[in-house]
Amino acid sequence: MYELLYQKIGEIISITTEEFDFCKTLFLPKKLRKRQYLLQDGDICKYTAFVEKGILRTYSVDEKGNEHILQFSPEGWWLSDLYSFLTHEPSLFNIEALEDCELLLITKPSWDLLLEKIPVFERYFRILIQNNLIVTQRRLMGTLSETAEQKYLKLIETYPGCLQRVPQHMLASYLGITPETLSRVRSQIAARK
Amino acid sequence: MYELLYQKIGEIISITTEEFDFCKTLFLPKKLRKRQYLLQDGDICKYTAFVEKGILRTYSVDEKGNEHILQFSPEGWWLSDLYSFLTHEPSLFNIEALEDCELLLITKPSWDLLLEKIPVFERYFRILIQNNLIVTQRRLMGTLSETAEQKYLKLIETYPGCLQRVPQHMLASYLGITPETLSRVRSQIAARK
DNA sequence: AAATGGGCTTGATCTATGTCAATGATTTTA
DNA sequence: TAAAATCATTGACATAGATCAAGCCCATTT
Repeated sequence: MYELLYQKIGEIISITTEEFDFCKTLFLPKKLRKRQYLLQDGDICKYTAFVEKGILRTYSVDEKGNEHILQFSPEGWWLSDLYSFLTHEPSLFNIEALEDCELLLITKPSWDLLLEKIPVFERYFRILIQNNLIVTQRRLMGTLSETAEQKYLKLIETYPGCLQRVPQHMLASYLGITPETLSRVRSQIAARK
Repeated sequence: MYELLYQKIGEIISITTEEFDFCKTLFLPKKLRKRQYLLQDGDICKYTAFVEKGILRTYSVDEKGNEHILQFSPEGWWLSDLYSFLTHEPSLFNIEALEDCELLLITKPSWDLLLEKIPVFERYFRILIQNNLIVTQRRLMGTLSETAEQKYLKLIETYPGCLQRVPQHMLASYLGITPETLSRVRSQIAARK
C-alpha cells in the first residue's frame, strides 16, 4: 500500500526505513469511489492526500455556475487545498474523484509532527511546492498570452496521459474555455492534418 | 543595510545573531537604477534577490511583442526566476527595476550552503514558496473566471500600494488586459460613483 | 519656451470566444 | 432492454475585449 509513497519520497530525499515506518503511522488509508468528494467548497480541508491510485480534480464553481479546474492529481501526486489546510479557513475548492481512488491522508497535526520528527521533510515539501509553483506560474503566463488553440496544444504536449482519462469538457474547464470552443479547436487542428 | 532582511526572516523563523552574521556573508549588495535589468530573457538567472528598497517587475514578451507581467516585487520581498535559478536553463523572463533599487543577491552555491549550514532555512523558504503558490493559484483561478473589471477591483483591494508606484499600463499587463480596456474599466467604475 | 516622448483617454471597428439550442452518440442506471 | 443521463458536435448569434488611430496632458530635455 505504501510502495508508491516510499518510491516518490526516495526520488527527492533519503530517509531510513525506520523513519519511513514512523512516517507510515501518520497516514490514514482511504478509498474513494468515482464521483465521491474528498473536499467540498465551504468545508475545511482537514487532510493532505497522497494519491496511490486513481485521479482526482480540484475545481471551483463561479457565480454563474461554471466550473474551473485548478488541477488534476493522478497517482504519485500530493493533493490538498493548501490554504485551507494551513489556515483552517473554509475552502473555495471541491476535490472529486474522477476514478475509484486509493489515498493516503495526513492531518495537519500529523504533518506538523512529521516535519518536527524528520526535518528533512521540510526539504521534501519545499521542493514539491517549488515545482508546483514553477508549473503554476507558467500556466498563469500562458493564460495571459495564449489563444485557445495554443493552450490546448501545450496541454496535450505536457500531459498526454490526462487526455485518455479525463472527459473533454473537463480539459476545457482546465484551459479556461468552453467545451464548445475546445471541440471547434480540435476539429480545426484535425482538418489541417 | 540588512535590517529589513533580518526582520523579514524573524517574522517566520528564529535564528541566532551568529547565524544571521553568517547569513549576511553570503549576500552581495547591489544597486540598480530605474529601468535597469536584473535579468534578461535568454540569460541564466544567477541570483535570487531580496529587495531592500524599490520595486521591480518580472515579465515576459510574447511573439506579438506584448508584455505580460508575472509579478511586482517591492521591498521586503524575494525575487528570482526560480526555474532558471534552480536548473541553470535560460530564463524566459525579464526582471526590471521600476524605481532605483537596493538588492541583496545570493548565488545558487551560497543558497545551497545556507540551507546546509542553517537547515531551518529550508522551513523559511518552504513557507515563502508555499504562500507564493497559494497567491498564484488564486490569481490563476481569477484569470479563468473573472471579467476585466472584477480582476481590477480585486487588484486594488489586494495591492493598494502598487497602484501609486506602478504605471497603469503595467497594471493592465499584470491583469492580462490592454491599457485601453483598463482605462475604460476605470472610467466606468468612476461613472457609477 | 519650444520640442520631445511617454502615458492616458476616447472613438470606431474587428475578432475570438461565449452563449443558446438542437442532434446524435455513448455510457449509466433501472 | 429500455430509459435516462452524460458527453461531444455543430450552427446561429451575441459580446467582451483587442486593435488601430487620433488627440491630450504632463514631465523631461534642449
